[in-house]
Amino acid sequence: MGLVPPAVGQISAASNTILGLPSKQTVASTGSHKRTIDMSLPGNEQHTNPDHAHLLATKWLNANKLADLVKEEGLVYKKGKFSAIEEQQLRAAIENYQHEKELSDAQLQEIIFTKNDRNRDNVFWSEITAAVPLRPIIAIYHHVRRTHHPLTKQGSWQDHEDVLLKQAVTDLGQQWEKVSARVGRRAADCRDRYRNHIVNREIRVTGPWSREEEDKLTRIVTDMTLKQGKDPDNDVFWGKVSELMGGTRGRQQCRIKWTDALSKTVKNEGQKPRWGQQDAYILVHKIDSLNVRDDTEIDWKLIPDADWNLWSAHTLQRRWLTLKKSVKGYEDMTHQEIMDILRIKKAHLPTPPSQTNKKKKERRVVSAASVNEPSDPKDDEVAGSANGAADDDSTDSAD
DNA sequence: ACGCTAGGTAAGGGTAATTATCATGA
DNA sequence: GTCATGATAATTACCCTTACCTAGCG
Repeated sequence: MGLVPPAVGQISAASNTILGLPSKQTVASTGSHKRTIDMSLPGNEQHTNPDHAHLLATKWLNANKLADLVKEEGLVYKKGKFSAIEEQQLRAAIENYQHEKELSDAQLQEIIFTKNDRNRDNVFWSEITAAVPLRPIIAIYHHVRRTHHPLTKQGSWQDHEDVLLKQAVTDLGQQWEKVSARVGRRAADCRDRYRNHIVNREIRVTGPWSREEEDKLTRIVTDMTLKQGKDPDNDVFWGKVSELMGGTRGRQQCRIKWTDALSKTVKNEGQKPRWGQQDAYILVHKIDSLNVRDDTEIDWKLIPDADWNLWSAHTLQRRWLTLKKSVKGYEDMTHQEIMDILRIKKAHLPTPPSQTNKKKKERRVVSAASVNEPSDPKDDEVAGSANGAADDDSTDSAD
């Protein structure tokens, strides 16, 4: 029991298309017109239309209006996680404001958290937004309100907090601000804890997935996406998926299980792909060609491509982290310094080991999905089609 | 009197950090 | 055998955007 055929390695050829990489990052993803801005140029922010910069920093544009402006006026704005550079810009702007107006910490908190006061100092939000290029004021607003909240980042939830939360929701319903006041955690954190851990707690399953569960999840996701012409990497509603799983697995569990494991297996025609040196080589060169100043500026959605498509954006991002950590002293190095080392470290495609016929040790089965996977005669077709030309020998050599 | 917008709150959708366990090769 | 290093899997706190609503201003 528990034996699987040698894993099929990542064998898509390192063709020119793989290394002919986008040197641009998508900035606005709203609407059908994707605008890009060349991130390789230092100070690229200056390319922005000054009128647009003013608009972003002063008008509280909602999603629809932003989409309209992108479409009609070619507005460029930035979405997604704040990079380390943006955090720095924001921190500096807030400090500067506080210093200029000679505000105490308490007064600053007051400005950030006062409600419904039309006489408030609106200059604050505009000014700090202006310091972070391409971000709309509302994004800055939400970000700062979260990061400066006195109840932010309290770590793991204790049992008594869960009890308190459950009771609060029973009494008050999903009015998170009121619940927050009772529990002593931010409203959003209460909501998260509730939906991710309190709901269906009695029937929630943890630990390794059974084969049946994996099959069920695969069926649900493919029904929801592929069978309707949608993208299983992007168009999945995980709350709904969790519901369809009968609530036994939460939305986060389902999502991670799919993106990190099952989706690759589906793409690889039922075979579990294995990360290899060649993949590391491709990844390093892809990231290198982005010419970003810092890895927090990488738009991971742009890294996967059609010729190298087994790995999800999320997986690649985590792969990158592993690669980065393999560089000694990476904590004290700049992105460029790390890249310089990795470029050399991964300068060449791995050469096949001398004993190509050496049988690899069978992998011990961790996931139940791997059990009962007979050595499939269709393997030959697989090698010849989806993954380019590779035979068993080169498969082995990928490691 | 009313349309409009700032902005508060909840919902929807997503990722990062960490831990545990296993695989592999020197 | 054993040690170092990396791969895989799972968990959960934390994050970002959008939807919806309403007070209050012009």
